[in-house]
Amino acid sequence: MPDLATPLIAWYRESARDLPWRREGFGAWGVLVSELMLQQTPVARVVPHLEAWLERWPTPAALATDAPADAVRQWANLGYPRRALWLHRAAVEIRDRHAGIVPRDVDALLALTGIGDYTARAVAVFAYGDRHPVVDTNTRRVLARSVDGRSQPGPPSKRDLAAMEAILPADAEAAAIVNAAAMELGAVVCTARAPACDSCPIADRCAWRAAGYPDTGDERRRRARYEGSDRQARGAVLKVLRDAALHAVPLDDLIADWPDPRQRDRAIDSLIADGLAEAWGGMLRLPR
DNA sequence: GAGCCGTGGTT
DNA sequence: TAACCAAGGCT
Repeated sequence: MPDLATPLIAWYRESARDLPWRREGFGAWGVLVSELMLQQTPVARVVPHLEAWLERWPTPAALATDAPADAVRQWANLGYPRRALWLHRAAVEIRDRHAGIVPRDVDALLALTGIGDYTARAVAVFAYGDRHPVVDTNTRRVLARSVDGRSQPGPPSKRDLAAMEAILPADAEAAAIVNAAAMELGAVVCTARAPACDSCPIADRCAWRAAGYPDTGDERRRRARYEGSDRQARGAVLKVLRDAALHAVPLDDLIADWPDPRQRDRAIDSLIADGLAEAWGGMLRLPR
């Protein structure tokens, strides 16, 4: 297999974006918060929210002291509000089980709420400098193209970690850069739709390019439309709860004009089931 | 493993 | 405009 690490490292040093969590000494808590926010939310929307979050809660213990409701409110419109809940739970777990220090061990990280294969290794590598493969959706696309000669990666699997491991240098610091560089390349050059192969540092050794850019994309399942969905109803309810000045809203007033009353009730029930809301004397509020 | 879970920008 | 997409994780 051609050497991908060397050109990736050189390219990353030259042209990586200057992002907050890449600053020297950003800290493991900052990295952890950033990674949670970046789960399915674009970088540009995360940056301002991240800075506000860390200003309010500079440590896991600080967040753990406040109520989940505060986390959900601060999360604002970042999307997937359960991540705010997960982050709060993780903060409590870090305070109670790790003396307030974000763990370094991958298995300990994996045991935290909301932290999976990607985020655990991202923290261990980018915050602590340990040597692990870090694989996100960008990396999977870069590897699918440059190594496998395919236009799109297959479904995520445990094999992804081995595929990334195969291109990592032995040195931990260099390996961390290659991990970051693969993600960065997928984010800004080797993009899903219109890859900028002309400015790609590994174009000369890319299997997909060598094969003539075959379209190997398997038909993906189309996602249900958002308009009129349960998700939209949940989002509307939660927005009302976040914005409520008195932090509780009479159930009867809650998106009372929603077109589908049964969907409205379903949204409220599911939010309660998820721990994102709680009934309180005929009212609904964020979790205390 | 498929389905589910928000939000807003881009094409 | 409707569809697609963006540093995943959980059930």
